Amino acid sequence: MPSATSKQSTLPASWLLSPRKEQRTCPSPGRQQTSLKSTAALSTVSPPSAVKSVRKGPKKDAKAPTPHKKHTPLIPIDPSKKNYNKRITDVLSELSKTEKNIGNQWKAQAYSKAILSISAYPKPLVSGKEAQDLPGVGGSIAKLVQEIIETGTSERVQNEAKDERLQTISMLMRVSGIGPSAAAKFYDELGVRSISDLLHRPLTRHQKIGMKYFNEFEKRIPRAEMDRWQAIIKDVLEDIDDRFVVTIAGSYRRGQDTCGDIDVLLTHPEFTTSSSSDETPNSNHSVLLQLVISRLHEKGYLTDDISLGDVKYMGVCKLPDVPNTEAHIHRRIDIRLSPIDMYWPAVFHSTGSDQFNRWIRSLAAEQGYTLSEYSLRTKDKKSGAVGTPLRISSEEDIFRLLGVEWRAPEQRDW
DNA sequence: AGCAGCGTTGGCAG
DNA sequence: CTGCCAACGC
DNA sequence: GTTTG
Ligand SMILES: O=c1ccn([C@H]2C[C@H](O)[C@@H](COP(=O)(O)OP(=O)(O)OP(=O)(O)O)O2)c(=O)[nH]1
Ligand SMILES: [Mg+2]
Repeated sequence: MPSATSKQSTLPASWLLSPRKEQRTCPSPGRQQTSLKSTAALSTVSPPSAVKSVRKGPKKDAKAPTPHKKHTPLIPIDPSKKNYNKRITDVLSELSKTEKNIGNQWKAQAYSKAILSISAYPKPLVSGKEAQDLPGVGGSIAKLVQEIIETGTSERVQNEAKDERLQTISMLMRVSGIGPSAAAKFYDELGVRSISDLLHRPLTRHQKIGMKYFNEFEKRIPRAEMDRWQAIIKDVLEDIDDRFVVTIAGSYRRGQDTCGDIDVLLTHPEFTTSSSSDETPNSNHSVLLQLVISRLHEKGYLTDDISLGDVKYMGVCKLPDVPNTEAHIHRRIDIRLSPIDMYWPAVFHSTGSDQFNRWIRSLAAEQGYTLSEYSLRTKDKKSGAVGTPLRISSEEDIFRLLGVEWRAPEQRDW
């Protein structure tokens, strides 16, 4: 059902390809509040039919003799297994969170890494020493593990729980758009002591939205609702051009029962890395993504825009209200536009998890490659010089080139 | 010393 | 305004 | 905080 909205010129889908380089996106600066691109009414296109549906992971057959190397630190874990050391990892999670709140990125990650391998350990740990054999667990964490085994907790964690400043900062960081730096500044320089104090402070657009939906954003999205969004988005986009390929990635693609947000990957058969050059797109993106976003707005699905660039949109959506029914919850939605020839690296990236991505990217680096959502390329460890992108025609290609056995998305749920 | 790699926003310097 | 960079997020 | 070179 074609929308009955503004009709104008009817562009053939192929204009998508029209190699237009330059053309800086020009968010007029004079703006005050309304800054994101406004809805430039572009119009519909109605080519063939036959909607492409979501691509699924490829079969994983021909594993072929691969250049197997030894796996890095972390050896892939089976997320479906039981955690025999939850008591321990729960405490370590607190420490990781604290470090993150303080802005100690690396310490926070170090704890997370240790948590990963301790969670995968096949039996209850009985000593810190035993723990230290695990990848990512060094002297400090081993000592903590010992303390946790003996006392059930850690003195440090207990003390941090009593630290008002830390607790407040931790609370403030639950607002989307407030990170360690802003949280500390709010507390130390602006006297903010509660979420409600923020209402009287200058906030960025993102932070305002984070405040507005503070409670709603903390609610998980049931898989059934994710299924609805998948159908809705496909439907809306089909209206623009039925050759759009929509993939809901992230935790949804990894099979999770509930998700934190909706990660949409969008591509189109005719949308390739246009013109020539680079492995980082830029040309026709802009118009296309904006068209998609404005259409979703018109249909009433989007309620707020956090950010909108040429390739990535971050915003808020909500299912249509139904009379005499509880209102639906506002959800965070991310939409990424990818040229078709970069689709596989893009799904791979968007499927995650983030820890899995970090792991496999580290592995790639060790082997003299660099992996991003755009490509897998060789990269000289010394000079940093990168090669031309390798041909990637499936997710399996990425695994194979890195000498890693294929893992279905469900097995990447670290 | 490195820790994955990248997009968008917003502040600041010039 | 452009260019750069920190912050924040995916 | 931990691992690597
Ligand atoms: O630091 C990050 C964060 C995310 N991603 C990728 C992997 C991730 O799966 C995807 C979507 O991010 P999101 O934050 O939505 O994570 P998720 O895996 O979908 O989990 P959640 O259910 O919390 O949304 O983007 C990264 O590569 N690095
Ligand atoms: Mg997600």
